[in-house]
Amino acid sequence: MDVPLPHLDRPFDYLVPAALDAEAQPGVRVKVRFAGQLVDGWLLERAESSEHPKLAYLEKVVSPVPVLSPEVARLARAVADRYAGSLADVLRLAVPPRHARAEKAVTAEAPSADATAPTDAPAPDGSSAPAPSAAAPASADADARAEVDPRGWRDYPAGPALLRALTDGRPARAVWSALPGEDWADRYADTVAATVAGGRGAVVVVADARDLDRLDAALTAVLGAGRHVRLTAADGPARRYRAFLAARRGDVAVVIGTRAAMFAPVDRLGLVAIWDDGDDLHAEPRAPYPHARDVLLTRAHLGDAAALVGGYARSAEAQLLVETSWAREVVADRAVVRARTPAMAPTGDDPQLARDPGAASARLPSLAWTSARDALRADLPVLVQVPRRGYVPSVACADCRAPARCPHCAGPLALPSAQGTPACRWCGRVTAAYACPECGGRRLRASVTGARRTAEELGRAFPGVPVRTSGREEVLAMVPGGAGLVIATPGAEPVADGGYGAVLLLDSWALLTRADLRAGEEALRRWMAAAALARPGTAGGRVVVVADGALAPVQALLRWDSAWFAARELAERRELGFPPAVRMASVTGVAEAVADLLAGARLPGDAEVLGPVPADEGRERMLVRVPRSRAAALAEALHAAAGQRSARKAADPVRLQVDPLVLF
DNA sequence: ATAATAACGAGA
DNA sequence: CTCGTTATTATC
Repeated sequence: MDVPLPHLDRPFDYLVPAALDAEAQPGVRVKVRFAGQLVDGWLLERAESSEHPKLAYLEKVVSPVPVLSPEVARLARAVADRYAGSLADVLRLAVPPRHARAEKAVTAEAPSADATAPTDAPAPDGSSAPAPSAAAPASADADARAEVDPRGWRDYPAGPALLRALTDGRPARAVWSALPGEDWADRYADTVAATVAGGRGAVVVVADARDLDRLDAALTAVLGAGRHVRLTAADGPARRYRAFLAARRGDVAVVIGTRAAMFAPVDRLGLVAIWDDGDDLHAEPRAPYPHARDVLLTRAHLGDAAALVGGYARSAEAQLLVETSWAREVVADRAVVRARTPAMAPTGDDPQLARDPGAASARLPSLAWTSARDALRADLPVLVQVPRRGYVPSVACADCRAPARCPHCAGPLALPSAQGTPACRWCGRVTAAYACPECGGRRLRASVTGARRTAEELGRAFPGVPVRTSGREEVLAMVPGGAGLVIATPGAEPVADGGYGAVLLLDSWALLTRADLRAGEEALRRWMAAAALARPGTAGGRVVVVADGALAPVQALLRWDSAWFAARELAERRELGFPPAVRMASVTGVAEAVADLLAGARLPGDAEVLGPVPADEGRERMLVRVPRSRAAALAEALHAAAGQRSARKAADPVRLQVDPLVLF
């Protein structure tokens, strides 16, 4: 039943009228009369009899296409249970909204492949996939399975065995730490090809459109065109539904996409994979807020599929998989790491400005400036990573350094452009004549320098060198190999042809001083993603991080050892009692509602209730912590308590989040 | 939203 | 004790 009320989160029985008997198959969307009105629902199963005394008839079958596969139905129930949510909420995420025209087009196109048959049939759209590689076997016969060339996986001692396991259909589970300079998309394409060679399907989830384009190209090169579909909300409802249907019908065995693809129906699923699982884009912002990594791992667990969790940096969650022996780590030997890593150096934040006039105008530490200059002289591109978007995200009093706040609402002031007047980032009011309330000062200074300002300054410091920026407004995928400056915000760093001669990581304190449990892990993840684009040290590649070399995340970067950092991070979370070492749930709402829900919840005996802490808009937040062994009981108790509240129509809504990304 | 069902209180 | 009215609760 497609109603969001938690106390209605269970199946209901209906009679099937004779006229709908043929169409009323498990997995179709239906309309039923419920509490006097017509509501949407899902046909979960057909049964001979019902406990319920008086049944109503099914009103309508919306479409005969059984869009909800049994595997996804089971998965959705498990995800709802894991996140203290309702099946209906998960199904809204799992099955894209119906698009009637797209459905008509796909259904008319070609007869659907038999769902149980191997899916290595030619592409159904007439594009006659050439499928020239070893990845496309003539048959799925166990003995005839083509071995996939391990290519770059040979750099990792456990790599070739991983591919073999995939081809043999064994449910291998791997946590992969990619080498700097690694073409991760090619490696993922290899694992998909190995899975397909074994006659099974695959689902791969990446964080954003740029990563998806890269993976898409790599897969097309390995599998040929028409063997996979991309599933992402950004492609629009029609294309998305079309891709979904192609997967559901078994026309393709491989689905790649952003988190919208995590529930993609794939027959005989052999592999689930996620790249860069630490990226917060993998967390679904709609209830019940599932994380793509969790959903995929649940899928692997339920469906006996292999799982691959990869990235340049390792998340604490991935580390937990390794430490509990749920997954094996796939890492390169130290000697290989050393050979591939760019020359790395930390440098203090106090620039030796007097020595270098160029460095002074760019406000760069001397080492960063000379590294950039040397790379440009060698006709190599230079990447500069600056942590915040926009111009000058916040400003402070030039005299006493007090943060400049809006006189109307006390929001942070920002400078929209070089000659602009400061404006409030909350209410948008422009403050023409600012006076510091602390000292009366009238001058403002930038407290964090944004990408555009950095670009202007570097352009002046290196006259005649082309400067490109890549950020939110325009993300560059690729830049040419010659001398040039690229200013990018984290996550938007373009790949350089042949690799960067120098990578400068600026304003690191802005990343490290964030009041967030994950600040260190997040900083390392962003640095490694940028540093991975540099040439190896042996080929002149150099990375300069403007940060204290004694800090753990900086150490991990210098040694290219995120496994070490993740282990340390996980140990610390165990000590503090934070996820993923424990299971945490947050309850957010107005104070009375939060108290009401917790009062009615039969929490496990060893549950710890923490808080309240203030949340936005006058609401507050409580945290409930239990050992991981009690995770299911906690979710169940909270879901039941939410059910009680919704059953008695409690007015104020309460938001439940299990393992929320942001804890305070 | 609405129908059933339980709970309650007043008048017989 | 019964009837009519009102809270409560389930909703096939």
